[in-house]
Amino acid sequence: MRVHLENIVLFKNIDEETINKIENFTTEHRVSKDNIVFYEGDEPKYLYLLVKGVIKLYKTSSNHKEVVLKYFHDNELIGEVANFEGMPYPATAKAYSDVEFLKIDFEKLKEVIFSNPNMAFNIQTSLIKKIKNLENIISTNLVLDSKERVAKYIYNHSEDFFETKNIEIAEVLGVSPETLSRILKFFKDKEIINVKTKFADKEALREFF
Amino acid sequence: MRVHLENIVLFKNIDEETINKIENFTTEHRVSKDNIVFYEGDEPKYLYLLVKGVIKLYKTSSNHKEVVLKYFHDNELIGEVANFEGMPYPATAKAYSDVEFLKIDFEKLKEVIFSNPNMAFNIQTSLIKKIKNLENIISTNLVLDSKERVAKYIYNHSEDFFETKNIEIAEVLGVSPETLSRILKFFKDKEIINVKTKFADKEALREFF
DNA sequence: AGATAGAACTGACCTATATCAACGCCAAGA
DNA sequence: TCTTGGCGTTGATATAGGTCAGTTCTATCT
Repeated sequence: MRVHLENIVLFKNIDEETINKIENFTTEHRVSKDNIVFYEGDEPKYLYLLVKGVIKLYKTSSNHKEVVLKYFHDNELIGEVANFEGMPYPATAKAYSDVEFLKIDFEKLKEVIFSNPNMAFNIQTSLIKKIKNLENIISTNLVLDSKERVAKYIYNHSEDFFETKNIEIAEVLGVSPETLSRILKFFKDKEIINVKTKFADKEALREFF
Repeated sequence: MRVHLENIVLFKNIDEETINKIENFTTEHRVSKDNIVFYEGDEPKYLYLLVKGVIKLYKTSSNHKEVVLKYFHDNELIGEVANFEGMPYPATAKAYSDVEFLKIDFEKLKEVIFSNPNMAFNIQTSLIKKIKNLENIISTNLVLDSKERVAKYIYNHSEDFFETKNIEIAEVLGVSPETLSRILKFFKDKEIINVKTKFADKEALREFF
């Protein structure tokens, strides 16, 4: 195994013996962009730990519209609810970039969690992080309108905003590319952002959300 | 203390000694409808455990519109993220009915969690439940439109649906009372529900979401 | 340089839902 | 019995954002 568990946040402060044990039922996978990691409805058996890349979790609604629930990034745990609850995965996971992840046999991991307080603590931390994340998604999506969401996005991603394609940003924000284009025009007109000089007036943006 | 911790899900399978210890830094509270439990921005010190009633968690957005993030029910934990992360509460909690809850000194509870695997497990279960809940909110709100949400609501609340005031249902669902009224009319016209006979055709409702 | 394709932009239109306003219904109190 | 206030209903209107279609821009390939 090339990925070393001890470098992963979830396994911080875990003794070597336990790590070795976990390695025995953990497998490493690489999947390239746009391939499916698991489907909605699949029976869970493994806990997924995203090591590198981005995984998109989405549902296909009745009218065949794809609704993105969440993008996962490094060190995030995927599928813990389905595993803990023994219910099928409620959504489909797809590689949004080339990704590297671990599949951990859940039943076996559970035993380790029970017998190792540090491991239990790490799982807890990871769950809390996830809750925070979900709460953030909810408040962003329910409280803010499109313009506010765009302002928040630029504010939080001022580093890479100008290097990211608008259609991708639109997808992440859950707005149509046309709407995003119009909103960006608004900010350009107000000289809050400038695409040529790659300037973003963070103070001014902050006012919007 | 009249509420006995051993009857509460969070303390299931916890030995008496530990429970007694926890009781030492737990206080019981009763708050009547419409009073505030804590405010957005407050520094967290206690973990709240709702014993009875409903607590509404909401944010007040920039344009003074109140956005409900979540309703808490029996046995739910409130504020664990703020406590674990040491950040101020991100939203305001208000009693939506007369409520009974416990305030548990978080720093002290943390020690107990560390030293007691069963307690760690129970916290974990509670966190998982919460994640499931949040994911459900997200998929309901992002994936379903109003009519679908109403259908789902009636389906899941067929017991008390006819006893609940429409304005309350509208608030829970995050739609205006007018919209709810029109949607209900639609279901009445299709004879999927009947307010007189308190009949709801669950099969038919299921088709809508 | 010209060709091509994907991205961005723009205007016209559509749709879901909110908002506003008016009205009727019904239960509780006078 | 009359009054009152909250709730539900209904129609008219407003609005945010999506969809569609056409155009322009830009970067890459030949």
